Amino acid sequence: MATPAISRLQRTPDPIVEKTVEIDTKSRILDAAEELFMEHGFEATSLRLITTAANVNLAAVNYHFGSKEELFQAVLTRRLDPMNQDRMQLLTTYESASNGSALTCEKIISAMFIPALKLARDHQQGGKNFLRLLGRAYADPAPFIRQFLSSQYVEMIVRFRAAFARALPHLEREEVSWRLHFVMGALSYTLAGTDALKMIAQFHPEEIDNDELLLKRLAPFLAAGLRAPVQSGDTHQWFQET
Amino acid sequence: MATPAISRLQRTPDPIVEKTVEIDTKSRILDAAEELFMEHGFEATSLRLITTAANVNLAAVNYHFGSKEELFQAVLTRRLDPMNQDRMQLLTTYESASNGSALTCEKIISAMFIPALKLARDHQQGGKNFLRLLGRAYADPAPFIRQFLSSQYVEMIVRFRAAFARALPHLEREEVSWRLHFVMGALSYTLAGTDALKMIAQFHPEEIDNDELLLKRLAPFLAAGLRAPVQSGDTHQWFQET
DNA sequence: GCTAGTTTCAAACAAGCGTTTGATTGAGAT
DNA sequence: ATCTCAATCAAACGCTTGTTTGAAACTAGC
Repeated sequence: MATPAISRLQRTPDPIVEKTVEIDTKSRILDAAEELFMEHGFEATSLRLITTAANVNLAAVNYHFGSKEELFQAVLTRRLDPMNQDRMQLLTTYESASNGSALTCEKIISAMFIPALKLARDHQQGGKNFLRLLGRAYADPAPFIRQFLSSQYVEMIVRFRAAFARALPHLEREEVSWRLHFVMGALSYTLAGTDALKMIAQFHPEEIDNDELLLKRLAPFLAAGLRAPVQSGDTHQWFQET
Repeated sequence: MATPAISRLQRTPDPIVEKTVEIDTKSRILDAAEELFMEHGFEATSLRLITTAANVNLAAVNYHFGSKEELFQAVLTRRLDPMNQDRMQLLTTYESASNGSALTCEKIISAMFIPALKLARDHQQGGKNFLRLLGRAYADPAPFIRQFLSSQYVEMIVRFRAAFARALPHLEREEVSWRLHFVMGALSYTLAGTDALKMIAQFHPEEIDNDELLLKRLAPFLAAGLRAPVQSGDTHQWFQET
């Protein structure tokens, strides 16, 4: 290793302002892991790659986090937990401001998107990378990831499904569940897949990295889908052969 | 290995009907790989796992396919290529039947969904597993996967974007691209993530494995989203803080 | 029955993996 | 000055990975 053990030596000369240079080993690992997990996925990212990028000893991961899996969960928890907390609090704020009347779909979608946007705008912390990592974790088949994500989301999902059910009283409970799923699917897929999209859809480059513009296009699409009339009759109304 | 080299001995006594028992090594590898890649993803599936499940020697993969990556591409190509071919042909059939007038969104979505449904119904060939594998491949960060997928899709995307553009003349070209992306995102996410959904959304179990019912719910949602009015003005119309 | 060409086989290869170990360091309390 | 405890370090652990090798087995043409 070229530059070993410079962690504590790197601190700024002025001890009062110590946030300007990152000193904490745990945080350096989390930052490097977040970026590399996003870039290569969980399985394809080795601890040696992470610790080298973080300028940290290889054993530091197991010392501070226990295992590679626990490190991944820590990476996710660090930002996902506050984001979902924000979402629920924002929904509560909206609901108490509406004086008992049901919220509109737009309002509920806003409560889902604004905290995600806040994270995407947080460039200083690499929040944008995190949204892509999150979108990919959604599709990861590893059991511990799926289990962890569902445990992180279950509270938020219940809250928002109830809100959508009130906003769309003509829909059955099951239909609401499905449409909420479609909403989250389009959202996470969109946040995760922008670089794949460059090849597929040939977008203008100035738009592809503007998350605000992206969500602004997505929101009306989803709101209209949520308000769609239920499909009645048999499948052949939609899928008639030939 | 407990039962080695029984491939050719397994053939049915009647040499005329030789499709009842699978004899081809290459096909056995493809089938085992398809199921295991779907279950664990590309990175987490070892060649030893695949060859053991296929009752085939470890070296057979490199002999017949060259490498693990090429095997993965072969697994995808085997079903993806015919499916996209079906989609484009179906779209052509619809267009020539409409005598020059633009197709409806529902009709175009049908051209996308029917071939996928046909694959999902093909239980004899494990087509349903394949759709989940495909959905996961969409979110895989591995460069060779992304590159391969986009090359497989580019022709179909161009055709369908043009069709949607004709069906939605009031939308700008760019907006059509975005909405087509949302459609494909919701579709692949839905097809890939059903088992994760069991935990999140608490669905009734009889519905979760019915792909026909699933797409029947998804189609109206997407059609309504496609027809949504464009978002005018600034972002705060949607995302007003607090 | 011999030969040529394809396919299968057990074995080994180098490389990389996550994790563990035991010594060493450094700062704060006694 | 000594003890304590958490943190860091180089090194090694046992194991799995994808791939290669060269011999053996098989099929088909003559």
